[in-house]
Amino acid sequence: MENGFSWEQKTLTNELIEGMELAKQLRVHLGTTASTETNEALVQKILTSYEKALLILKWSGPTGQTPTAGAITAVPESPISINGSPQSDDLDGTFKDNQDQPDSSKKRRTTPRWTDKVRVSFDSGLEGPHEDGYSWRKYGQKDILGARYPRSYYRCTYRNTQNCWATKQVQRSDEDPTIFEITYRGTHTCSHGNSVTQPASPEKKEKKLIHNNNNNNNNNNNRAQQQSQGILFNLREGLSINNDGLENKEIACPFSFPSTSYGCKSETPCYPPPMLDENNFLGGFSSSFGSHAIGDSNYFLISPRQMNNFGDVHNMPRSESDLTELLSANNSAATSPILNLDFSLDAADIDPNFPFGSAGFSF
DNA sequence: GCAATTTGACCGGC
DNA sequence: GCCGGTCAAATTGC
Repeated sequence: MENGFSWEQKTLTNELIEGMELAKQLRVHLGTTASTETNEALVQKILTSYEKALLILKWSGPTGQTPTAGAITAVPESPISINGSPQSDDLDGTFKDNQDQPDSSKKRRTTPRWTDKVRVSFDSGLEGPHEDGYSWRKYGQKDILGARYPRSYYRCTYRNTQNCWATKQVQRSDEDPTIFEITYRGTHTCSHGNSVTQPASPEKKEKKLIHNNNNNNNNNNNRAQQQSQGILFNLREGLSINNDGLENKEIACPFSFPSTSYGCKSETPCYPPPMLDENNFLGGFSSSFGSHAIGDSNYFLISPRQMNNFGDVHNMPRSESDLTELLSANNSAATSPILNLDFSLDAADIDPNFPFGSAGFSF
């Protein structure tokens, strides 16, 4: 993706150059009688500039991973968000426990859990929650007392092969059928997370929709890079059109995605392994970009137009959703220059492993 | 034939 | 005893 390359690189370069220029000015000012206010203003600008640069870097995701839509959206795979805290408060304090116990018993596991909310536009043709970047297999569905819609249960496809015990529950909102509450439990330990495969989608429709893409899922791992690159491209595109899309309708894409998509290890779907990668990434984005938080969940919005764009990209299975998420995240930050990075970036948010030169993110 | 989904039954927590 | 979560056989689709 040359475009992606130039875009990212240019922005990053500009920010770094600006920061340097400002630093020079500051030095000059320090040597004169410039007011402290002026100096402080310069310092602030410098910091802002570097924050933006770091954010861009962060976008590329953790080591060798490109930012997946999911990541950006905020798939809370890991209890650890960029902020170092669980994505959602839903983390019912069960964090305590040491993770998913592959205890095959039916006992309730006290694993960390958090919730995301995703709004899906029916117009877009999607009726279920979006993918979050992992590969899920549905293992049950149940009518929940007081709930209008049944709850679906998913577990990582690689549960048996890689002993990955991450699970998620998808519950359609009673109040707003277009909103899906996705509760994640446990972290992905599989090596398929973040990648690009398509997770099993909760709703049949969705399933069918992505089926074309998914069908190749197992064979699509190789497309991860391609998709990642495509994501950047789409991100840019989304940024350029987002306003117009938002004017009409909004589609929230939380998911999922978690996410993960872009960062994970090599191949396909499963969520990012131990949540860190993707989660950090996701979490960082969701919070940093000011995604709309609804209660304990992360809520993202995306324009239908963007969604449609995804639908047109047949060769980008997972990335479609990921992109959606990515874009949605962008939308929320639509007011910033680059991405409206008007927020402060904590040092903790910076991913030291940023894979600038990673395959999926080659510049 | 394989993989994923569906669905009734089972189990454990509250 | 109720309810949520999971299992596993049956079913479906590719």
